[in-house]
Amino acid sequence: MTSGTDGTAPARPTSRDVARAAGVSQAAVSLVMGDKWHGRVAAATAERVRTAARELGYRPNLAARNLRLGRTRTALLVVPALTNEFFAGVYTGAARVAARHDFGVVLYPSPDGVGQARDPFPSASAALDGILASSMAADAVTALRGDGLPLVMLDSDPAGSLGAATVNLDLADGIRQITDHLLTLGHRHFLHIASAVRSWTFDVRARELAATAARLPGTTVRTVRSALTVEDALAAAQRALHTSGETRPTAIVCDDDKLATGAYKAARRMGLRIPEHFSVTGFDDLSLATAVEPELTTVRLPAEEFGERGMAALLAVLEGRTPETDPLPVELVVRGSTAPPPRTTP
Amino acid sequence: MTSGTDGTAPARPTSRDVARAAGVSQAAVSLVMGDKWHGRVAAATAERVRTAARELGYRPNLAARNLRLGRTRTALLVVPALTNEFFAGVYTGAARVAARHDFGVVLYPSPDGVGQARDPFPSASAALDGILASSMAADAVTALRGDGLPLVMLDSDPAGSLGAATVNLDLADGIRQITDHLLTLGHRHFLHIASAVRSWTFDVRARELAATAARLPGTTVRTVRSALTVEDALAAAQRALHTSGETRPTAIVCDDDKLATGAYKAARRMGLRIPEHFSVTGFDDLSLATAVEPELTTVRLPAEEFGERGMAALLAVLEGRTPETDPLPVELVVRGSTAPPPRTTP
DNA sequence: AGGTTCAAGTTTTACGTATAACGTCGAGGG
DNA sequence: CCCTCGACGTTATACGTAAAACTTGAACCT
Repeated sequence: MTSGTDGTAPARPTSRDVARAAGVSQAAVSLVMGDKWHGRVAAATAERVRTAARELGYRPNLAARNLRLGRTRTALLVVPALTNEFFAGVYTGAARVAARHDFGVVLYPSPDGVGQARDPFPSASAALDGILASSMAADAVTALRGDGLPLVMLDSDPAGSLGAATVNLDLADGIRQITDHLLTLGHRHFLHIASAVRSWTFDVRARELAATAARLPGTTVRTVRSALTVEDALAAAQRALHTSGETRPTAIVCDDDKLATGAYKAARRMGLRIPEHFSVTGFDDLSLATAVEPELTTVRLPAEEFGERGMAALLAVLEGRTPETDPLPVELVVRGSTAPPPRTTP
Repeated sequence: MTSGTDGTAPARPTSRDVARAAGVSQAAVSLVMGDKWHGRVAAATAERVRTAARELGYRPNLAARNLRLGRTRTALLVVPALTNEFFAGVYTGAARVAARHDFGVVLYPSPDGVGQARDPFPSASAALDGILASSMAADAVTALRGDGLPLVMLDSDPAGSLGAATVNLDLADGIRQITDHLLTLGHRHFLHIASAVRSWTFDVRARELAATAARLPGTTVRTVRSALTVEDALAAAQRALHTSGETRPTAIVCDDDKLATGAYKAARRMGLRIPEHFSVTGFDDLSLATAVEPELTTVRLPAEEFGERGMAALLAVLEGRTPETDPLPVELVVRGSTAPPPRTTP
């Protein structure tokens, strides 16, 4: 009705248009729409305003509100790569909590992969209230802090995050559970297929594997590094398994499920069977883990809950509260890829 | 240096602060920062402004700019579920093109799954210039149009998108390639594990499978519907395969790779081997496809390129240009899960 | 009657930017 | 010598909202 036949675009209505339609001032509209009208505007008037707003299809202009309030209710989530199910889960959880508080989440998938983000963040294209950064290297954190925005780190070295709040999974416990499981089955010689990229999240795994295994005398851990692709893991595993001798590994501990898939393929090419000849373990519990045969023994990371906790922590920081930061428990999921080691041929 | 020891927050500098520092007016700063100063400001002055901006760490206030310009350089991407690698790829491609044009992308992962999005979009928390919507039901499209925002549909019925530009993959050709491949191998009786959710993207598959198979007399297609989970696909496949008789299927055509994984498991439980007893095909070419044994014959969807094309189309619409809309070619990837059918026991 | 209080609004201002419209000064032309 | 014109800026304004400060009129108290 308003912008009749003048040919121009139907021009989004503003609070002033609503005010005109309801016969009140713009301020009254703002009060009503913001639910701050109790005791300031008569109930009947408020209703008139709401009706007018509905009829005009009024939607507040976010840019104007953001400018006025000096905040945007938008957080940036920095993740290494969204095509990794784990991070997709983190996003999902974070976005869920954010939505509950009327926050939006914009993503920054660091093109350089895990732990490598450092180039300019797209704060350019989004005004932000805070940053949630996942699995990042310490120097990248410093760059982030430069923005002066509230920052919460996910899955990062608490010591290296320079005072930023940190929310973590209990990865160390996960590796401990895996290693204990394998030790209990009787394994003593481990091959660790580790990520070639160094970062806290992977260093923790290596450290804890070594420490846990060392609790029993006579154990050995051989480490080989691989890029986080199936092909590279395959090659790395093949190389490592071709050696033999007294300490030939019987269990392959992989830094994530994708690497474990590479180990499966390597074993198959060498004519070896899992778990009869080798036990294999993963980390993350992606959908891969139940797709392969035998299904993979792995550690389930509660990705969505992790994202939820991270966003909750960021919101807490934004409100001046102290975030909860004790690590989230993880769970060993025993499937068909682990079994007692073969008896050594005498 | 600016806000010395007054105890208050270090307050982000504005263009006015820069102006003061450089001894010019705020307007001059705006001209210089916007690269519109040629012929209006002396080169030396411009340099002085830039230096001042750098020293103060000036970053333009996006909210103010958005308000002034009436646009936000932000697009909304609606996807069914981000934990699906395909959509993660679409996002990645879309975000890449967007970034190239200084656009941001905010996500709306529809909680209801493929084709079901319809609840209020979080335009609430983000001011948007346009919407890119993927794999949505027609009624949801109508709801979207209600916002009055420029809209580009991905992977949707061109007829049902009510005039919105549509960018598609050539899914029909993909199914044609699969079916031809199986027919050539000698298969005549198909089991189609179809998505229980009805939407254009899946209906196309069913239609084209039927049409292609029908070109040869004596072919049969049995269809069973399943939710898009491995477990459900497993159950559906088991049910369907227990029947036998003259037209017992020898090839299982699945609507996506995840369903195919279910078929693998069903076969394994029934003591049947792939591809000796059954050929199985998927759709999407997710990482699952090469993780399973045997590796899966499937159709590769260029997810990232699809996202790129979609965002490019949206940008074209925003600039008043006509977007490119011919379907993106897809490619059959033949792996170990397909082989000639077993000879019928006489 | 005079004062106080309260409901129910309104008027005004500020947020930071981009840009249209306006000045000013010196050089060059007629 | 006046006038125009280009170079180099500046001043003023608008975008739409939220909220502080102000106004008005009636009810109530003493």
